[in-house]
Amino acid sequence: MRTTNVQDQVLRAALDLFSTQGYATTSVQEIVAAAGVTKGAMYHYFSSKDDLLFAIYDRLLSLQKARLDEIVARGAERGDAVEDVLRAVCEDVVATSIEFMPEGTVFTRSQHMLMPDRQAEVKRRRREYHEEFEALLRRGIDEGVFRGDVPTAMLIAHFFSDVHYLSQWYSPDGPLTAAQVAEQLTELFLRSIGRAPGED
Amino acid sequence: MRTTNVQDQVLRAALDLFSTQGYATTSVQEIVAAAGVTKGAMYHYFSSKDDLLFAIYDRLLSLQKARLDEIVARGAERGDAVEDVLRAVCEDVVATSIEFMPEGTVFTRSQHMLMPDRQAEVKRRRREYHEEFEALLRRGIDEGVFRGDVPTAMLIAHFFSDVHYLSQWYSPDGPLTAAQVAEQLTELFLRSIGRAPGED
Amino acid sequence: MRTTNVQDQVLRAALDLFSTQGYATTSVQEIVAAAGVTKGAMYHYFSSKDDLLFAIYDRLLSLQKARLDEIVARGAERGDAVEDVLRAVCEDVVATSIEFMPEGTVFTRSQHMLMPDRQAEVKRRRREYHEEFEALLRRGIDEGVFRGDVPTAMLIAHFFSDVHYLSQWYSPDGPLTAAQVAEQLTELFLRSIGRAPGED
Amino acid sequence: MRTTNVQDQVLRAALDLFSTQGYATTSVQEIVAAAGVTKGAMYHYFSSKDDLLFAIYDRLLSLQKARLDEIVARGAERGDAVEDVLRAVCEDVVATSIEFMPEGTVFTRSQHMLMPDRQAEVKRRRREYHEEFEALLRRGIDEGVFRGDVPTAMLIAHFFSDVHYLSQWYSPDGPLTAAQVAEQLTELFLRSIGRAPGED
DNA sequence: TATGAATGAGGCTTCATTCAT
DNA sequence: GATGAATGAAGCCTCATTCAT
Repeated sequence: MRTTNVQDQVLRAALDLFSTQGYATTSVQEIVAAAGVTKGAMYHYFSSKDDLLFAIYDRLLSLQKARLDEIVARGAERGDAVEDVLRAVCEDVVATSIEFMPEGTVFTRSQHMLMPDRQAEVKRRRREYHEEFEALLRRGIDEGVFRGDVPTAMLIAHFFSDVHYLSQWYSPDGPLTAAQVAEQLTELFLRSIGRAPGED
Repeated sequence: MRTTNVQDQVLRAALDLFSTQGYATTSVQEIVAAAGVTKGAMYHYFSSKDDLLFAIYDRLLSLQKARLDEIVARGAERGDAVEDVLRAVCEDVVATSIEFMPEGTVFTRSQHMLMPDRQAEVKRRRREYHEEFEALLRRGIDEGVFRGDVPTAMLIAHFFSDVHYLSQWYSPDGPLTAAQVAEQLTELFLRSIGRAPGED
Repeated sequence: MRTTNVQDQVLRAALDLFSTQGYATTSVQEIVAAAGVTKGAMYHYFSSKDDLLFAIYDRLLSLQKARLDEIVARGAERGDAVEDVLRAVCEDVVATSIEFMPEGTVFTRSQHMLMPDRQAEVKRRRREYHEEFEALLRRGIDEGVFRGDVPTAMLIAHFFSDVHYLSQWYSPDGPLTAAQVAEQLTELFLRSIGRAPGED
Repeated sequence: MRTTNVQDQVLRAALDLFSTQGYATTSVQEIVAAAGVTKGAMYHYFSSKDDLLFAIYDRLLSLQKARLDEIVARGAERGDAVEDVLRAVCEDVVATSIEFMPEGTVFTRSQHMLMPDRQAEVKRRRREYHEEFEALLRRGIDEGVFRGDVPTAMLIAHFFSDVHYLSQWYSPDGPLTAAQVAEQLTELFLRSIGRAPGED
């Protein structure tokens, strides 16, 4: 393993507290107390509170990018229909977002508290991610299986809004499993972007 | 007039700063400076910084509730089809949310920073709002025009996610007008919840 | 009076502690404790610890410039010989520097701890001061009463080195009065820059 | 060799940083980074940050003392006139101080940051040095070649002020060589302390 | 000899709020 | 109604030094 115990404990505590109380409302003191380490030890590994926040973003962005890349690559390898690839992508994003809901909560709420340069990096990586997603949409549109009368930017927003909104309503203790939510949200999305029967 | 100049100036400044920099990052000093009033004057009208935040929520929630009530009432009065009423509601919510985007930004980002009791009130009023929206959905399902195979909670989330996500991507300087976005997002939503051709 | 009690007390305490222990070694806590005010009150009037340091510099620089201006102006008014004007200037600088020795100590030791822009301002104002002093030297050289074989920059340094060095050796409790020191150091300086008997 | 590489590197880095940024503003971390060694290694050779500062003083004091002793001894050996010996001493001090300007800068600025006992030692060695210098002055006064109407303490201060002030104005990139400065400052000093024509 | 993670005390600053006027 | 000086608690971060390896 590459990360020491201190790093792990601190990140775990930070994630927990940030997602629960918010970034601004959580003090470094609380974090180190929850992690069971001293402030000095924490600052040995992280150069600022902002660093902790970014580390959380970084992990989430990396993870999602890797999964997207992998699913797209696998689909290409197998020659899957674009609709099937997109469905796999969407279901995976939703399921992963549920699995990493605390990260997602922090992501949505606290992006504006990152240092400007880091905020820019997050935006850049998010844009890259969206572009890969858009490529699938565009291919579907070209192939005539997705509707072409709505800007792709809006279609992208339409899907990712669901992903970001999960933490506002979904609870793992509720009646729906993550898989069900993933399947149903994906189905709603796909139905809304499908070529309508009479469409040209 | 009901509100004095001080109240207006302060709320305007607070909204501007909270939506731009975030609630936690904005000091009371900055707000009063931007509003051109003194701290004492501000504290004469608002009992705390939290009060300012809540006032912003209050206005937005009242506004949206009033508009929803009005549209539903008008639809009932005219005996409009439920699909038409829902369309009107959705388009209005989107358009209004664009018009009040700063409020929406604050709403999404800073809800967790409100005092607990106020947070509870916001949740309650939001729930009431959603219940009125759900009534429309349920009526449509009962009438057989909307699909019944997806929980209404998910359909609600599916729509309001778009509304909350607007500030993440929409810019009034872009190619799309607010009306176009309202119409297109509504259309995407309605298509996804409509009874499918072969559905029972 | 323009300054409140808090400002006065704080500056007095800061001057005392900075000159005694050094700027870096003195904590804001110590200053406010010595001044008998709270930290918050201090930060109401001074925006940083650096501000305190600069305030000390500012007062000293303003004072010295004002005195120099006045003496030069008076000399011009009365048509005094340049040597007499220079003597008056030098004696005054030395005497004033003894009177404000704590300020001078801080000045010498802690200039490099000022924020860069303030350091630049101090340098600028010091240069202006030196230029006015240099004008006297130059006039004396032109009139043939001061030697012309040594760069004025060195003559300036030769005199002000004595001024800065006072705090290293002079004590008001010693055998020499401030006036005596002023007169003797001035005499040493004037003798060293006078035209030598056989000089051309 | 007596000093290991680590010691040399660390002292070199410390001198550079202390003279540039000041002692208090320089962290041990910066020093070891600049020296290319680790903290542990540094603390193996130096017991504290204060130790580094003192080592710089120690070297400078030893050097200057050695040179003074040597020049005085040589003068005695050759039976040189006191004025010639003093001239040699002064020119050497100035030239050496220019050569070791960083050390001098640190010396002037940071003496008050040494631990009390070390500060006392520095003062003691400085005093010894001055006493040897004073002996020359006194001899000259007794021989009637230097003026006797000014306390020797002031004459000493008058000379060493120039030495300490060098770093405030002299730059090796300027028009004057170190030798020229040494000669001219010495000449100014000697002229000011010489017996005046009409003096008794 | 040397490493570098960890300590723990202390530093500077911010800020929502109060209160005498 | 309105002022703005003052409070006091808390916040983030730095750093010289130690110590197990």
